[in-house]
Amino acid sequence: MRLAHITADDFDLARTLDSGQVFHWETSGDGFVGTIGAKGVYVEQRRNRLFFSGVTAKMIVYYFALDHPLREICRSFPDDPAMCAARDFCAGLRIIRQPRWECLATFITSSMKQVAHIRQISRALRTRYGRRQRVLDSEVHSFPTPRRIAKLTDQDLRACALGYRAKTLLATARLVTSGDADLEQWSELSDESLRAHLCELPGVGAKVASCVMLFAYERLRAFPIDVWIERVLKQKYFSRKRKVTATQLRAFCETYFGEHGGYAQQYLFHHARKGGAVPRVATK
DNA sequence: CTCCAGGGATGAT
DNA sequence: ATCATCCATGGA
Repeated sequence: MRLAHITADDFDLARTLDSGQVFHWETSGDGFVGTIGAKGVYVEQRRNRLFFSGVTAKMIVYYFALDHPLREICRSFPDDPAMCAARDFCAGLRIIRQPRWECLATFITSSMKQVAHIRQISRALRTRYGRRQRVLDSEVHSFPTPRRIAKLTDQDLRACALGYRAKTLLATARLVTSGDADLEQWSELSDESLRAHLCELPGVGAKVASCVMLFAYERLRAFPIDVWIERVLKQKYFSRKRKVTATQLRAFCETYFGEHGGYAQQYLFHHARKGGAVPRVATK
């Protein structure tokens, strides 16, 4: 099998796919299989080259955000010990451009779940209700459309291990299908307005809205605050304070990390989860 | 403001 | 083999 290839500098495919921003790629041979939108894709990294099948080079560059000026982005981070350690640990990690609905739906299912669960839910939804695609000698499934999800029942979704999230995903799928929530049109909105619209959707609060803004709308300032990031922030930036409120944390993150705060967040998050930079249990 | 549902993988004992 | 822990949203 002959694969197309492109040059990809400052990029680490495995690290990017394992950083908690996307949940459906699976290892296959020396690479990964998954979908980019409706297409089944195989992609494999050898040094600074990406070998791929299933989509055009242009789509690979766009999806993996190979055009993001990663060196400049990293230079824009604040110069403090925690940030520098995270930056060194996360070389080549990029914030990718995910399809809007797929990202929104996946993060609605992610609430109160750990990465392993989110992957299971994604797989269940895809294999049951997505479109089957062949790529090389693998089979993959695209993420089901909002229209497809909207026709399901609460029980159908619960059977995919969504638990109480079934209700909110179903309600949001129906809003998107009816056109009351126009995810594509929302790309024109300001950050503030986009956040407000997202938070109106069932199952979307501050954290999920930030993830969707960052991973599907390329709002690179968006700074999702989950328990991991909260631990990092409290330990590394507020260690002298005994009590830190959510409002204080939010205000700090919006200004301190700068115009690429979302990248900074992703790096701190990945370093904390994979690098053991913070203890699992919060220090009181 | 506080409290808590609900569930399956993962880590600890 | 049991037991505790992880987790965000929304409603009481």
